[in-house]
Amino acid sequence: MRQQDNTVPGVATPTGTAQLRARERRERILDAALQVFTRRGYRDATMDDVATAARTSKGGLYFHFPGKEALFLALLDRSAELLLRRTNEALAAAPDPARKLDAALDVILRLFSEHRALARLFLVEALAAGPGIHHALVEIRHRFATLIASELERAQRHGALPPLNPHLAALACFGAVYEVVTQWLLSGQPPELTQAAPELRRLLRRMLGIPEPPDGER
Amino acid sequence: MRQQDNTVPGVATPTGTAQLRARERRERILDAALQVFTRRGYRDATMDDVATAARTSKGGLYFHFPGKEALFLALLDRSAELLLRRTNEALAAAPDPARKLDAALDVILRLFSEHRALARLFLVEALAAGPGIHHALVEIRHRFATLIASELERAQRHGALPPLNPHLAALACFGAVYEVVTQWLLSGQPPELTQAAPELRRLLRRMLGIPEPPDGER
Amino acid sequence: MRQQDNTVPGVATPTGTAQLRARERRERILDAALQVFTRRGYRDATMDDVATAARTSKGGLYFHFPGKEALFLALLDRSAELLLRRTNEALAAAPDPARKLDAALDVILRLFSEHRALARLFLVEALAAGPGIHHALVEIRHRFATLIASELERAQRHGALPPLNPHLAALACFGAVYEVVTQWLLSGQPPELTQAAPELRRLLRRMLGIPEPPDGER
Amino acid sequence: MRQQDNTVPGVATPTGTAQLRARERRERILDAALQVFTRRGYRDATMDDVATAARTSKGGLYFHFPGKEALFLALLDRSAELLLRRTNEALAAAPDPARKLDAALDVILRLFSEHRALARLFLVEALAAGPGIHHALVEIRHRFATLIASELERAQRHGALPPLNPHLAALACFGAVYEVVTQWLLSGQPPELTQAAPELRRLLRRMLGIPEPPDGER
DNA sequence: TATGAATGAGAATTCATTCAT
DNA sequence: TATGAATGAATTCTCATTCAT
Repeated sequence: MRQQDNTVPGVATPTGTAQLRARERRERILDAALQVFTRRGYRDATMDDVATAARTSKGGLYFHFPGKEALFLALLDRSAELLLRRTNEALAAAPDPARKLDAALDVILRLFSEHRALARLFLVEALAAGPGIHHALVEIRHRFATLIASELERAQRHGALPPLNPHLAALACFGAVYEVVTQWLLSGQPPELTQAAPELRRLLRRMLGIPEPPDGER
Repeated sequence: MRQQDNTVPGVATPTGTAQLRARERRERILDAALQVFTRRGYRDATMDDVATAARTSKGGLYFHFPGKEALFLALLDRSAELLLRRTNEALAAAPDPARKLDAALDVILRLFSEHRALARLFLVEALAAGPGIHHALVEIRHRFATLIASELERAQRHGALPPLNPHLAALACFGAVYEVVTQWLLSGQPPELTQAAPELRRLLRRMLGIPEPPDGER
Repeated sequence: MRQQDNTVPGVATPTGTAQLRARERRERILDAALQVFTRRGYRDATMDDVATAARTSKGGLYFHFPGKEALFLALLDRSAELLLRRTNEALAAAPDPARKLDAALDVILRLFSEHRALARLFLVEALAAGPGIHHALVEIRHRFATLIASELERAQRHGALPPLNPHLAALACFGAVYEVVTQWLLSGQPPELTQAAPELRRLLRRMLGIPEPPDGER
Repeated sequence: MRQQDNTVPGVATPTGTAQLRARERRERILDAALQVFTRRGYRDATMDDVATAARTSKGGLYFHFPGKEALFLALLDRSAELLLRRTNEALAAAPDPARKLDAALDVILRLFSEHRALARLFLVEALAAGPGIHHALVEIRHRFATLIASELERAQRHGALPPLNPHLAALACFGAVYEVVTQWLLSGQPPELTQAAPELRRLLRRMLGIPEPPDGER
């Protein structure tokens, strides 16, 4: 029987430790999958590779995930959750639009820089994984764009921004960022992704009509 | 025996008709490959599909191209050539930075809009085709970025632009465009890609520090 | 994932039955391969043929053996082991050089006569299997020659033989035998391979300088 | 129309030079085939390889030979003719059985030593070329064995040899030789094939019952 | 006669998925 | 739950052979 989220509220689960262990293994599989998918590429990664990397068997994989695509999807979802949460936190903590942009850019570049695999997952392998994944990718990118767009709208209402289409501006924003990251992934330029941050920040500020900070700041 | 491009200049080829037909067939294969790769995706496109679409045999495919990856590569190269040439022409015909930007954006969006397959080839399938292709993709994007960057540099020398890193700005520019195109490809939004042109133009102008045209223009 | 021989000595294998069945299947595949390779010839034998003959699937074949050549190699090894063991036993049981020669010749001719496939495997298909196999074939023939040569050396030390190069004499010995077997394989002459035994024995005895037995014997 | 030996006696061939050139090309193809078949092995040699080596086209090959097997067959025949002629000449020139044996052994070893490809053709590739060739190989070996056997018979009639089955003895003779040559081909031992000649001669003499020459000779 | 583009039947091999234990 | 042996459909690629020019 496949594992489903069939915990019935009010019914004590008799095998608490077993469930815990199952969740641990699930996580271990996802960790392994991230490494394998990004190292070998979705196409060339085999379920065997993932099983070996997760120190389990092929059967074990199929107990936790119904198939290769579903495994990739779960991985994509988990990673998107992380990305969105971090970005959200950064945005919430910053006081004004200029700092929000700085903070979000910082979080994204730092996360991708430190977890190259994550970057590759979103910017390369999600496209490589074929039509079955594209739908999910669209949704994730949409959630991300909406997050940015809502911040832009708020800033607009406060008169801090010139008139612009928030959704398209959001797309353009992380399009610019993604391209820089993609180049870094594929060609290794610049050697340190974060080197691109200052100039990128300046470009995005200008694009969004956020005034440059006075000389004293930063 | 594989076909080699051993035409010696100045020596009349005794089998002119045969060579002509071979070249035609080669083009037909590339045309078919574009359709098949973008419809089915690189991964799911089979050499059989391509052969059928090109109204030739599998063996014929392998006579002209040594393998699936090489076929994709040839297709990518041919398409990049077209893209670069069109962009170049547009840039050369426009008199000043503002119009150059407009013209280039116009050409790209129109080309991708009219040849959705071309867009898909560059923005999706080239990533799906695996590591073997990525190297070529990097080179093509580099040529493109260099083209834009050199225009930005020239404009800078003429004092028409604020100080900025031309190469990074170029990346950011077509990153913004690519993202809009990618969303359109994957989600169908907006229904007509060219609808995004005016707003996108405004964003890029601001990013590059090109002043808005007076109301009368456009 | 390919099957590895990772049985750890002293650790009870939890899946004893499964492993047993796997080993049985492996043997069944080798048996089938012997028949198919010798009936059809290495070149014309397809993995499909072998799979069908072994009542398994192509995938099953590839689980147990990494490829066609490796399958042939495994078969060659298993068969060589049998041949060497039988010859060894025959040599050990015979008391003196003359009887050792008789016994070895007897074993070889009888084995090949009864298992025509085995003969074909060594004398024909191993050459047909291509350069990748030749190395293994050389080693097997070397082991065989060494076995014979060591007996010749021992006999020499006992003064039972004239001076001769043991290794070359061994080669010549089973060269003579192999040629007779090869003719039998390819042309069907003589109808019964063992018919050639008496004359062949006489020739080899003379070549090695072993005196003819008195009339009463045999 | 395929080329046949349709020269009608008494009818002057109008295209004498053309025929001459055709024969030359045929020979060039056979020379190339010998190299290619023995270097790559029958299985891995492609018609393209042969065509390239013969500085002609695939179509050219098929004009002169109806197929791959036929080409190999023609090559085998031509080479066998050479081998038989040389052996015959050597046998005819030698005055007595002992010298005939020496001379034949000498010719064979020298020819194979100098034309390794020839050796490989007969001892390896002819077996590797599959069932279609085996029939021809049997015939060639039979002709060879018959040649030797007739010499043995003659010597027997002259009382120079002990009673033995001439045909089987012939087989054993060149079986012994072939084995030494095969080892040399496959393993490179001994470095110089002719090094094995003296010992081999001694073994064969003993096998055939030809007395050792007095000390002064050789 | 020669050429080389084209054909197409097959071959080996891969791998996601299943399932008995 | 876990394992890993087994499946078989699908895919890439090869190459002897043909034939229009």
